[in-house]
Amino acid sequence: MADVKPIGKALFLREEELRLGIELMFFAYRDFTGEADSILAEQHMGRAHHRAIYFIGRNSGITVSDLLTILCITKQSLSRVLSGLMQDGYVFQKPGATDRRQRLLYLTETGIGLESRLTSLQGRRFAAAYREAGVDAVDGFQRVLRGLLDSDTIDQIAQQDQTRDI
Amino acid sequence: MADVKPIGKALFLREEELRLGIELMFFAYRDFTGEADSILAEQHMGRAHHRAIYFIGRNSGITVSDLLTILCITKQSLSRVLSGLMQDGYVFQKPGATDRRQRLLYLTETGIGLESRLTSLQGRRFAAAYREAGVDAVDGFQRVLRGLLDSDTIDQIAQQDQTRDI
DNA sequence: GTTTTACGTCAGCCATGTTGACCAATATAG
DNA sequence: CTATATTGGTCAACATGGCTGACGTAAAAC
Repeated sequence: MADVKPIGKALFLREEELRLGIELMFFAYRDFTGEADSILAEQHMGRAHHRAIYFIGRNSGITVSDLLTILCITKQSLSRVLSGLMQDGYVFQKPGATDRRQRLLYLTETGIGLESRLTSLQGRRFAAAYREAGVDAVDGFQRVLRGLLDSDTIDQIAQQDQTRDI
Repeated sequence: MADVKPIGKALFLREEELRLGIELMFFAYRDFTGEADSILAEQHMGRAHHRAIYFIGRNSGITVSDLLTILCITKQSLSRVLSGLMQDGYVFQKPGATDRRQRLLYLTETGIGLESRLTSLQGRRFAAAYREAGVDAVDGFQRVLRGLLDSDTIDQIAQQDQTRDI
């Protein structure tokens, strides 16, 4: 922070606290994803495959363009990953009922199996962290993370939740 | 979670809560890093440069091997980034006083400037999130993130803090 | 004096992001 | 019905940032 010098103790703590947040995000994200990465590597997959599998599992029958909106990557990047997943039997597609241009994406049994394995692994890590930290901490954790989001992302998550509730 | 079926309400909420955590981590990390990425792109740098600059700034005079330990990448990957940063005048090195094989890394004025810009940007995002969420939430946030860390990482952070306090 | 340590470097591979251009099928508005 | 917009795929080319393996060099440590 260029404008915050460590003169008063309050200010010093403020900068330290912000840096701690930045660093915790870096380390926690790395460790949190690293565990799944090793399973994925066995299947000759990367994090991009994981993200696709996760969000297809979470939003069964999602269209390609909705998945693109969630992932914020180009359709060329996604296409490469998706064709791999379909070829290897983790994902299949059905044409949309009302709009037949759409290819609705679903996990196969194999895909569901892999998704479960990965999510259960990451879920266990979260469950342990939640247990250690306590219920109130979990609430705070979620509130701060929501505060870090771009407003577009907030809208997107809200919309996604709505879709799932139907 | 393969073993947690949405039969009882408590179990259902548990799985939803874990998935919410997983998703919030993904979205928050993406949005949190994305802002800095655009500044870095202007300077023809990537996230790898950012990480190096951040941790050199944070641990002025750090050795290459200690930086490697923090970043968990190979020396070849780091070397590519570091030589770029030195060539472009963001980082310089001094031989270690006691062990002259070591190359202690420091930010130049330019490097300090860029680090400030980036950290201040990310710090503002955190400050806003902290303000919205409240003091108790911040504590919970940090506790949960710590709980997500690998034990090696915890040791590492502790050691790093100690070094800085000297 | 030999071995270990702390670097550097070259060569090449892979995953995953990017842009730009172009094509096909279908939906929708005029 | 026709024109346009939307959904999605595809090819080519490129950058970044991981990786491995191999090899070199200077200095510390035994």
